[in-house]
Amino acid sequence: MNETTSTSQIRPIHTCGCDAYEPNPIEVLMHQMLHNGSEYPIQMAKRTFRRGQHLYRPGANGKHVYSINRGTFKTYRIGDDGRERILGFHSEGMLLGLDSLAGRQTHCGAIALDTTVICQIPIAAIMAAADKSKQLRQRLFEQFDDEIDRLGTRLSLRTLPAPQRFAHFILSIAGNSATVTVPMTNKEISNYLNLVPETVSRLLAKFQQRGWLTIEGREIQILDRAALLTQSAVADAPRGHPKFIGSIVCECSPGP
Amino acid sequence: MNETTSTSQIRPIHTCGCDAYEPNPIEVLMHQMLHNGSEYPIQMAKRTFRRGQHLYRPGANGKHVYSINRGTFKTYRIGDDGRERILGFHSEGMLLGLDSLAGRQTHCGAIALDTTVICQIPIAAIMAAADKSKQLRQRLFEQFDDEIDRLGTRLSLRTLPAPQRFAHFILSIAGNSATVTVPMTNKEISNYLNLVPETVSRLLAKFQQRGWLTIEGREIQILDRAALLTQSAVADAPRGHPKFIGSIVCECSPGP
DNA sequence: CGATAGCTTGAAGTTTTTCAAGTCTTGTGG
DNA sequence: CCACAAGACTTGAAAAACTTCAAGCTATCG
Repeated sequence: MNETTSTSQIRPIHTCGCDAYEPNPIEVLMHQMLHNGSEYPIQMAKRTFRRGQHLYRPGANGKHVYSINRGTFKTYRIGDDGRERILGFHSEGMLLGLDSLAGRQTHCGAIALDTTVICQIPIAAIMAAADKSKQLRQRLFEQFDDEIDRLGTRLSLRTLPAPQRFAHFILSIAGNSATVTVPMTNKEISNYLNLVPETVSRLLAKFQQRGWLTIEGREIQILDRAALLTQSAVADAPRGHPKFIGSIVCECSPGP
Repeated sequence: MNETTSTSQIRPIHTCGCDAYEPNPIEVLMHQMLHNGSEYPIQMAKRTFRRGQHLYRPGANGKHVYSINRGTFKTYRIGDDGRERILGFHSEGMLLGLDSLAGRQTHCGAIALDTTVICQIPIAAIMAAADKSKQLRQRLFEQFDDEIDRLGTRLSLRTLPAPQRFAHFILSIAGNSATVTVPMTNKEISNYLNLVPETVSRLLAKFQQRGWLTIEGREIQILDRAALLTQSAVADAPRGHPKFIGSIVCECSPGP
């Protein structure tokens, strides 16, 4: 293990030298409880990882939840065939390791994609704090809810054709900024989108050809967000009212 | 609304006329708290639904969590194109509506696929009980964990070829029994598996031809579970050690 | 018992993958 | 600091996996 454990104790948020980040609500709450003279010995360490290092492995009995302060992680599982399946990418402000909260083995692992900084919160401390704080319990449920929503969204997107999925992906990692540094390889992107690296390469070329974006190394510059948005949504016309399948029809709209 | 609200008050588990079912831990816990003289006015109603009826709709502000006592539901979202995307099938012993627990709108809806009975637990009561019971909190986290695990599994399965996904599906709905009644239509199955109904039909025909199963109406009889299991797993040989992508390699095994 | 939706099956068409062969990058050791 | 090796990326051609289209059959529900 050659990751860095930089600090180990109470410290105000935003003390790290890096840019301000949107801190995760749970991290904030834990910090607050710390300062409000909680009797629990909360040890929130900040740790740094470099590309390729594991934050945790599948099957681990996680003792911490991690709030990402900087950088990007991927979470993955190992399929029956022994190959990695990427479940998601996670960056600043997101929580990792929530699935250890119930005290069971994690089903997935997490690996840093670039240089990352996390705030490590002991599960014991969270649970102890949750015994006291209704607000914390509420936040935890919200975090779980968010996670389930993310997975559900990804599942419901799986059916779109490749160009749509890819355009959607570009926009999602770009957020509102015009340029993004993409920390994942084509292989990782393709795994995530259920494609093959060649297809990702071709799509990137196509989008560039059409003047929707430009690529320089790992930097993508969005030139035509509207076009990408259109591409990401286009399927076929939502003709008529919501379609329910299996003879189960939305009863919202009686015929004219 | 022509669903039936049959009973409305405290009653022991397993009172319904139907077969015994594996009750969900949360339901059991809530029942226990009821009998232990909880001061909360818990109103756990049992309700019956018929095929096509909504348990709840996407965007609803759910006020209950539902424990399925009998029958099967599908959960779904409406995609950007207005079409239904099935997220999962849920039967006896599973909890529905967990995503309302954080007090936000649900992203998905739930529809009965056959005649179903649910036990309806008010969220307010759950939250009040959770304030008191550490055990209940633990169980809730476990339920969330289960849900995340299910979704993650589904995501990591998405990459398999059609016959594999389908064989896996058959086995998963059959459980240990040799015969299953499949409450969903081919259209629903195909939506769930990200296929087209024709493909499902063809695969069913193929499996039957090979003597792996027989079909009579909505009944499937498993004849060769081993063959299905093989079919569900076959991809290509897990040659070598776990493969990590993007130059990120498992450092578990140093060379010989 | 007629109609509506579901199911089946064949043939053609598309999308995406596979295979192959280069080129480009990046990290490492000399 | 350069050279080399390993992996990443690109691009074309061929193939495979599914889907689409079409048409007939079958169940189910009023």
